[in-house]
Amino acid sequence: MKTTISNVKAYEGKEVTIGVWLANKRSSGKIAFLQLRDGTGFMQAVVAKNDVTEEVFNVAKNMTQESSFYITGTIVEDKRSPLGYEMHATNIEMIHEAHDYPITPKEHGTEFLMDHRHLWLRSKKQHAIMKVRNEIIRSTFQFFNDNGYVKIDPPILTGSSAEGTTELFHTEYFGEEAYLSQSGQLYMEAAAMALGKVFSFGPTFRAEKSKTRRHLIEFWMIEPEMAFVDHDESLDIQEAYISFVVESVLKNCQLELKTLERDIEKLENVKAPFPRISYDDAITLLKEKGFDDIEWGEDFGAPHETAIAEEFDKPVFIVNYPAHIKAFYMKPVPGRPEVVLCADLIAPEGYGEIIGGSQRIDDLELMQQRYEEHGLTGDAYQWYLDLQKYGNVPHSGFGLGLERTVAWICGVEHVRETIPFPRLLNRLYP
RNA sequence: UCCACAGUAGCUCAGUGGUAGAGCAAUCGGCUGUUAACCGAUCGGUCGCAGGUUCGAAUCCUGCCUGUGGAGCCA
Repeated sequence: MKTTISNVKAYEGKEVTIGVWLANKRSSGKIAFLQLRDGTGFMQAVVAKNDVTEEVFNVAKNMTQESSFYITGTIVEDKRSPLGYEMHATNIEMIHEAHDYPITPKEHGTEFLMDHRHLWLRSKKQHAIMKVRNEIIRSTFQFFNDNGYVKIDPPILTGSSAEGTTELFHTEYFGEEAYLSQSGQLYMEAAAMALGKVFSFGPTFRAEKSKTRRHLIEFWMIEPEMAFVDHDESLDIQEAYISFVVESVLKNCQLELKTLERDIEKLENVKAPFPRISYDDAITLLKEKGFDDIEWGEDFGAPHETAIAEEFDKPVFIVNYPAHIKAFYMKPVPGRPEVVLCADLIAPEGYGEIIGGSQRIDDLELMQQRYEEHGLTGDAYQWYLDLQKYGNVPHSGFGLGLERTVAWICGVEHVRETIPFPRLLNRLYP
């Protein structure tokens, strides 16, 4: 009976065959322990000299790392195994013998591992991170579908940018200048006016020379946009969404979180509602904590965000930033035009901003004024003004950075480990 | 772009002016419960590149390249 490591529980006491790779091996004269992986999980097989032919035992004893083979044996429960089960092997059928696999079971440096990212993905920790990433994506689709959202795919090739300040990747579009999308935002607003509640999931490109553990050149964003939803209602949706994702990972990725040695208690605490602090109060708080390098009107740096997040044991919303440090499409706070109806969600434990969201402008005159202030004169932006002309309504939306969220939930230091093939400054390969 | 640190065996590192080292990997041998297994042996080098100082440079100086951590910018 052919099966996978993920399903061995169902075969306790029975003989099965699994297609596997050799992750690692320990052997002595009459017994060999093969650490197997098959993509679905990791498991140990015990090959005892007395249980197999001499030929099979020699194959097991001399097996090289990452060689592939079919292994047949009986599944037995064993408390020493992280999985709870291991295999007592009876036969091995070689598929391919690997030689000189570069990633040995000892420690390696970042550069070496990044150069071998295509192989590094096979290791236990990277496998666990990819499984958690998948669960975050899966539960995201579930959350929005269950709540009446329609998945909408904004274009990746665009002729306009959502935020003029950010550097864009330039490309050529049959003789016309084009850019790789840095946000689907404006398109999602158009889609929300057509379908009510929408969300996107796709890649985003930023040609910024950022070199920190929180930045990638190419990353994935989830961007929901909701018609007839104001800023406060949007915050309720955001915290419900994050809570649901964390709950899903806790429920469905127990083994992976254990592999990652994640402190589960910190995640179990992530339940709505989340604390909310105004930008004004955040500035006051920072001053009280001894920061003298920030004044009202300036944007927070990473140390500021971390200091604010430290005050809370859950993700925290910082609301109502000064208008001039935020995007042109954000709606001013009524009676206080110097600040806007927006919020950044800061993850705990120093992982920084994972969501940026706002209520959007729903006033043609104000939007035209913003266009003038930001010099958005080209034809590329004219279609967006139509949204103001034809039945505009209060609407809000937000963008979640997938890799930062994966890094936070997994407890890994750097976002480069949270995407299969990271694009970084000076790294386009593999 | 700026600041700091690093580059020596396939990998991780030690060596701070006088013959190039260790552990792991690989190869061979030993061991029936190993968890980065362990024990013995063998193999393994353009000391990032270029120039300079010196009787002598992995080591000191200059320039360059590459990488890492951080800043700014942002999710």
